[in-house]
Amino acid sequence: MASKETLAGCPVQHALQYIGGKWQMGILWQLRKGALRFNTLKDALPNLSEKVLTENLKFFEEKGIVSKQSFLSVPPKVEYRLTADGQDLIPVIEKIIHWGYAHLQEEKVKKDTLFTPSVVMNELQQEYNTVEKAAG
Amino acid sequence: MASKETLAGCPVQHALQYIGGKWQMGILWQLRKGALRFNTLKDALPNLSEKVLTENLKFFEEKGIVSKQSFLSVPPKVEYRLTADGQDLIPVIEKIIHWGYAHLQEEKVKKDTLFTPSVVMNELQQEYNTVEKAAG
DNA sequence: CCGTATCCGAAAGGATACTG
DNA sequence: CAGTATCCTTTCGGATACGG
Repeated sequence: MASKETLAGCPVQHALQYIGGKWQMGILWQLRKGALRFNTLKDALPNLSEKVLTENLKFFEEKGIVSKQSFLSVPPKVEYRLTADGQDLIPVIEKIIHWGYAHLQEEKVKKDTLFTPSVVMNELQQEYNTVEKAAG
Repeated sequence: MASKETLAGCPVQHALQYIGGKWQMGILWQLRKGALRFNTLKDALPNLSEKVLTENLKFFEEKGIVSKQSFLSVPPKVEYRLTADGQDLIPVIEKIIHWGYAHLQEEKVKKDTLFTPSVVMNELQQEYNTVEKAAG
């Protein structure tokens, strides 16, 4: 998550900073409904290491996509939520999910292979079904 | 462009294969209006090396996103065009460009820095203006 | 509970030279 | 013109251990 700052004048490169990473859309998608704690987020995205999650959250926070609220209690409690800018990304992600899902099914048919959804981001996929129904 | 095959069951990861790369959206965007030759594509995307362009085109071709037509002439001529599946990606890319552009301008205002659009993918940005007008 | 610090391997992307 | 082949650098993401 170091230098995604290149080619700053291009809207595509700019957007890729936020959605191009392996876990970025997954994280944002989890946060779409409201605040989540660090470990909740971690548990929702299996295979995602703490380090990478921290890096991503820090990056999002610096960029104003996500805001962080710390409760100085014992045990500590930290909540992350989307900012308004972050919320704007959700419809974009929905579009991407929509395409990805449609062409996933296509490949399934084309190659006649078994459809074995990865456990990872499985919830994302389930949530997508809702989106699809809503969109018609 | 080697192993983008992981997490095959997730629609997001699936879509990222095609739009997550540094130049992928740029290439697809260039092809949105019709067939282009290898060098035309190359010239349209400065800073993109031949190797990377070749890799991307080969990947897209294998995945059925782009089709390739070779004219056995001297000098050689090869044309690349989007397949129907590839065309489906254009609206998705438009959404992404739209978000990227909006938040690029936002940052510009927030940070009060000079807006110096990168030459890279400059045309993409210009074309975006058309898209924006059309979309309202 | 919520991270940080350190180290590591894989892989994406780039530079350059060469070929049918 | 349209690529290949080779080498090299960067950086992304993962494992593990430790700290406030």
